[in-house]
Parts: sequence; C-alpha cells; structure tokens
Amino acid sequence: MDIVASFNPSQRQAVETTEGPLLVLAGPGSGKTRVITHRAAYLIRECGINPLCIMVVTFTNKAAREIQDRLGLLLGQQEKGVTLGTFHSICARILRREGKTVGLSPGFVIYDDDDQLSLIKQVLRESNLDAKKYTPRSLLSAISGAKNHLLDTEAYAAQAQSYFEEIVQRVYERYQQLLQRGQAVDFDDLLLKTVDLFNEHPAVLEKYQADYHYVMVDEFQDTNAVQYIFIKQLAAGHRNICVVGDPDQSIYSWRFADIGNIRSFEEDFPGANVVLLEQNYRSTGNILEAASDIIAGNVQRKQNKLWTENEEGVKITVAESLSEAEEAHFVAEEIERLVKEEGMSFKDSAVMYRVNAQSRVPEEIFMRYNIPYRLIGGTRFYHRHEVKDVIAYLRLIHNLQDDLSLLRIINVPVRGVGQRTTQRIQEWAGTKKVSLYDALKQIMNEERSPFNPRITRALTGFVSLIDDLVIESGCLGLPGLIDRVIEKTGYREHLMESEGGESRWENILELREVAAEFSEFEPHEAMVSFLEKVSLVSEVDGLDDEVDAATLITLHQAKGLEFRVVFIIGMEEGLLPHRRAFDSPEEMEEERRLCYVGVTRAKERLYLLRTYCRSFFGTRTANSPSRFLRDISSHLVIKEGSPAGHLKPERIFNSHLVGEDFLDNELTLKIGDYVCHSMFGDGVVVNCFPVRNDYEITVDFKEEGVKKLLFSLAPLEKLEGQEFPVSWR
DNA sequence: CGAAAGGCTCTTTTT
DNA sequence: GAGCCTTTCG
Repeated sequence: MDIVASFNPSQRQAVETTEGPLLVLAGPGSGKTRVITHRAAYLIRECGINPLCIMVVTFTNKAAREIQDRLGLLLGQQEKGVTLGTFHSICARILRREGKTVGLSPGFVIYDDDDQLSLIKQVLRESNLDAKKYTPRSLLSAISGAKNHLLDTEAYAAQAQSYFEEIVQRVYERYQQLLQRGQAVDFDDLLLKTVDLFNEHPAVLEKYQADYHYVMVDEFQDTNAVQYIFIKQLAAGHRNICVVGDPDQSIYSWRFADIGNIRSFEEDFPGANVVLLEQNYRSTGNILEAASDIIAGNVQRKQNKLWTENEEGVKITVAESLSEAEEAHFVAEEIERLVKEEGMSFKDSAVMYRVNAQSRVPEEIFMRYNIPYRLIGGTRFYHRHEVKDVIAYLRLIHNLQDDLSLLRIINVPVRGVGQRTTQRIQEWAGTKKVSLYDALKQIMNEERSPFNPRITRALTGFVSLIDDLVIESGCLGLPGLIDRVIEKTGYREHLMESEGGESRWENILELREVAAEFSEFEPHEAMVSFLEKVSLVSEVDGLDDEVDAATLITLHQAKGLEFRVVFIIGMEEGLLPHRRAFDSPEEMEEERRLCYVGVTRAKERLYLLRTYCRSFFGTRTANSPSRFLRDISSHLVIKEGSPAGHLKPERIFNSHLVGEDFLDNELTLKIGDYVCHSMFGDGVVVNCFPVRNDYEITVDFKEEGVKKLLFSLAPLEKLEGQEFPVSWR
C-alpha cells in the first residue's frame, strides 16, 4: 500500500518532509491525525527508521490509542515500539526509570487534581490561613503557573512581590515538602522534573536524544512552556521535530498553554518547513462557512482560508426557546426525528456545552425520551468518592508515608477516629517530623497512650489492619487485594448504608475490573502501573465508539472529535462567551475559538440553541443571545422558535422542570407572553414566580433590559396575538 | 465522637 | 440547587 496515495499535495509534503524541523498548521478536519499517522508509517516503511526511535506526543490517551490503532492497520506488527503517549505519561515513564538521579523514588505516585486540592487545604489549615480569603483553587492555579514557568520554590520566592504572592510562596514551599514526604508528584511535576533532570544530567538527556531521533507533537497550540522546553531538549541535536497544531483551536490558555509557542517555533528552529493544511474533509460547506464567520471575529490571528469540496449541505438551525428544559426537549425531539426519518443512529449526535453543569437538564430529558446517551466528564469515574477511597487504601499500602491517603481513610468507614484525634496525631507527627503512619505506630508503642481506651483500640486496629494488608499485598494480585481491603474494612456494608449504595458498589466492582487488567505483572509492578493509570486517564479516553448513544460533552473535551450532528446548547452571553471573559479581550478570543472548535466538530448538521432564560443558581436569569450567533451570515441559517407548536404540550407540562413556571388561572400572563409596560415599553415575560398572594414577573424589555415586577402592581398589558419573538435583539 | 441540620459559596474549561 | 463546611445536639 502506498502510504501517501490519496493525499493532497500539502499533506504529502507534511508526510514526506522527514528531516529537520517541520511546522504543520492544520485546520479542523484537514486530516491532521491521518498525516501524523502516515508520517510515522512513512518513516518506518520508506525511510527504514526503527520504530523505537520515534516519539509521538498527543494531548489525550485516546488520541494516542487512535494513532496506535491506525498505525497497526498500516504496518501490521512493524509499528511495535513507537513511543506514543501524552506529555504526562511519557514523562512519567522517563521519571520511573531515571527519577533516582533527581531523588525521586521509582514507585512515586501521581496526585491528581483532587489530591492537589486536599493537600493545599491541609497546608492552609496547618498555617492558619483563611481558605476563604485564599481559595485552594487560586493557590493551586498560582503554584501550577509557577511550575509551568519553571519557577521552583526558590525562584518563585525571588520574584514574589505582592502579598498574595508571598502567601503563595509559603504554601508552595510547604506543598512541595508534603509531596516529597509522600513520594508523590503532581501533574506539573511530571514535566518539570523531567526537564530539570535533562538540564542537570546532560548524559541522560543525550541518551534520550539518541533514542528518539524523530519527535512529533500533536495539538501543539495547546502546549505550555515546560512542554515546549521538553521537546526542544529532545530535538536539540537532530532537530527532527514535527509539530502539528492550529492556533484557532487553542483553548487551554488557562492551563498555561501558550499559542506563542507556534511563533517561537519558527524562531527557535530557523529554516523550519511550514506546511498549511487548509482543505477540510469533514464538514459541509455551510458549516465550514459559519465556522469561518465566527473565527473571523478574532483580531489576534493570522488569516487563513479553509475550504472544502464537500457539498453545501443543509442550513444551520438556530433555535430559541424559553427555558433550558425546552432547549433540551428540542434536542431530544430532533434526535428522535433524525433517527426515525433520516436514518441516523443515536451515536451520530453530540450535545456540546460550555460548562459541565449544563448537562443535567438534557440528561433528564433524554431519560424521559428513552434516548440512550453517554455523559463525558461531570464527576469522573476515578474521582468518585468511593473509588478514591479504595485508591487511597491502595496508595497507603503501597507507600506508608502517604499522609494524604491516610487522612482520607483513617476514619472510612467510621471507626471512631474523629477530627480531634487526627489533629492530635498530625501535631505529634509534625513535631517529630515523621509521617502520620509512623507517628501512629510510635504512639501505640508508648507505655501510656495519650488517647482514651476506645480511641486507642480504634487506632491500634487501624494500624494492624494496614500492616496486615501490606503483608498480603506482597502475594495477592490487585483484585484480590481490593477484595481484602473491602472485606477487612467492611467497606461494602458502609457503602450500602449510604444513599445510592448499589451503584456506588458497582463502581467499586468496575475499579476491580480495571485492576484485573494488571494481573500479569508482579504485585509491586502492578500496583505502580495501576496507580499511574488511575491518575492519568482522562474521560474521553474511555469513549467507546461502539455504543449507540448520543454524546453529552463539554466543548473543551470535544476537541479532536467529530460527529455527524452537533448541538451546541447555551449559546448565550455569559455562558458562551462565558461571563468571566467579558473584561478580557484575550479570554474573549479564546471563547470564540472554543465556539469555533465546537462548530467544526460537525460533519453534516449543526444546531445552535439558546434560551431566553435559564436557572443559574436556583435563580432564573434572562440572557441575550451569544454574540457569536450574530456573526454567522444569515443566509446560512434557519431560525426556529421551539415554542411555536414544535413541542407536544403534554411533554412540557408534565415536565417538573417547566411545569411550575406555568401558573394557574389567576395569573393572566405566562412565560413567553409579549407585554407592554407603561414606562419600560415592550418586553417578553421570561419568568413568573409566586410570592405570597402575588406573582413576581420577570420581563426582558426591549429597551430597558431585564426587570422584576410585581404582577399586581405593574402596569403591564398583555399584547394579544403577538407571535413569539424569534429574534429579540 | 458522629449524625444531622443549617449556612455558605459556587461554576469554566482538565492532563 | 448542590456540595462542602461548620455548628449543634445526642
């Protein structure tokens, strides 16, 4: 098979330019993954390069697996040995092997986001800092920022100026201490420590430079400073570095990704070849044109011209509704129709949104319609409370110094060790500078326990429980060990007593299934690999294309995916673009890119939905349509107002989500009515809420904006016979 | 010590 | 409206 057959000239150039630095600017749907895969295959097949010498860095494990699968199809068994993975997994692999040289135990554990936050909270408690004033989230973000700019605690201290930065510095120092004590690293450390390792030990770096003669990076627009340095280090000698990206799809600046890396690439690698992939094979002409309209609103960008030979396709539907429930009804009705009338499958459709919280309403409605769906994100499996509990047991068994895990489970299930007790143990451990586990052991060995007999018994029991499990872990496989943990702690009974115990127990069984995949390793190895896996998997990784179900997914997670039908819900000011971006032009451009990413996921059909009002925090607020809707040329769009007879009324009224908004006869107004106010002019009713013997009416006025009025007092006149206003602003 | 109730903030986005 | 934290009571 000819590897470059059926490629267009640019794609071909990207594949065949094997030597020297190469920058591929690839628009959405331009065959980016295909180019990467075929380039690797070309290196192996046509240039006779040993697969072991090739490294491909991707953004998600799913992308890595996809490339691996395709490579397998292309080359058969030959591809074995290409190093494929995310920055994080590749660095973890390097550190497992080389970490000793920088004082890192090979069995280190990786703390995920939740663990990081708990650690920060612990530091705050210890140092009597107010978690309200300095939120763990903001501190973590500051620390992560420091790490992503290669500032260790000392370097950070040297440049800290504001009071906040001084606080960060203090927390940062203690945070690192605790990580080290627990033989743990966080996500950022994986990269930072690898880069440090390469800096401090040139011989090690040289080894890897020699090993990896060809390096490719996917989603280059979303790399941050450390990641970029990492690949520059690897490529410094041979300069065989190929990066593929699209500045218009850069949506991770909040994770310190820097589009500037694309510009820097041409400076850092003078003479780099640049290939533009501008032909789109994915979307219809209309979808692509709408996408171009949207992204054209960004000033900070190089103009490029995407084009396609695909048909124009059907027009884009912009649908407006009165509530998020109705919005979801619209989506459900439409998916049903597509399946019944257009021969689509459920899995052809995806619903995309800005924030995870938006998934709840469509979920509920889909259940009522019996539309199978899979939810990506939300509370992620490995972040579930019960799953983390079991993982904490495993981590503690694996490493008795892991204070964070010990704290998590010392009283789970409840064994009479309360807050006060743990605090005293922590103080004791703090003064003796030992881990909590060691502290416990020592306290138990003292003549007279400082705790009362009941607590002492509980603590002794806990210590011997862990000791026993440690011994058993030496000979039991992971599933067996998990069984023993559950058995000895009575965790199952504990779960069953809690709400939703049944399904939570099933999560444990699922975790056990995953653990069983490591059965061929020897116990220690299995433990390390398993713990690494649970820290580094992401939600899209498990996305199974075989299941026939509609997908609910955030716009961020949708990057890199494609669907025949895409619904983007919540196209409203404040949501998309998110209100946080309002006062920052840079962030606003990122919102626009995010919207662009969503739109360009669609192959055949695109629906953009917005509602007049939506519950934010229990309170309903009216929103105006997203500015991005306005940017789409009107000839590409068909507008639909969903209340205009599209929905079966009984479905709306049966819905508790909507039902309570429509009130009884006393009230002569309902949501969606067109009204006239003697002072504020014309408007539309967006909410009615009963208060005492009256109703609070929220009206979105054409001129005056949103106002809340009392029904009995407001000089409101209902405008009969008015149609539901499809385009308000 | 722990369960239960009340009060508080909170929403981006995730490897 | 929920999840998390704090307070309160048994």
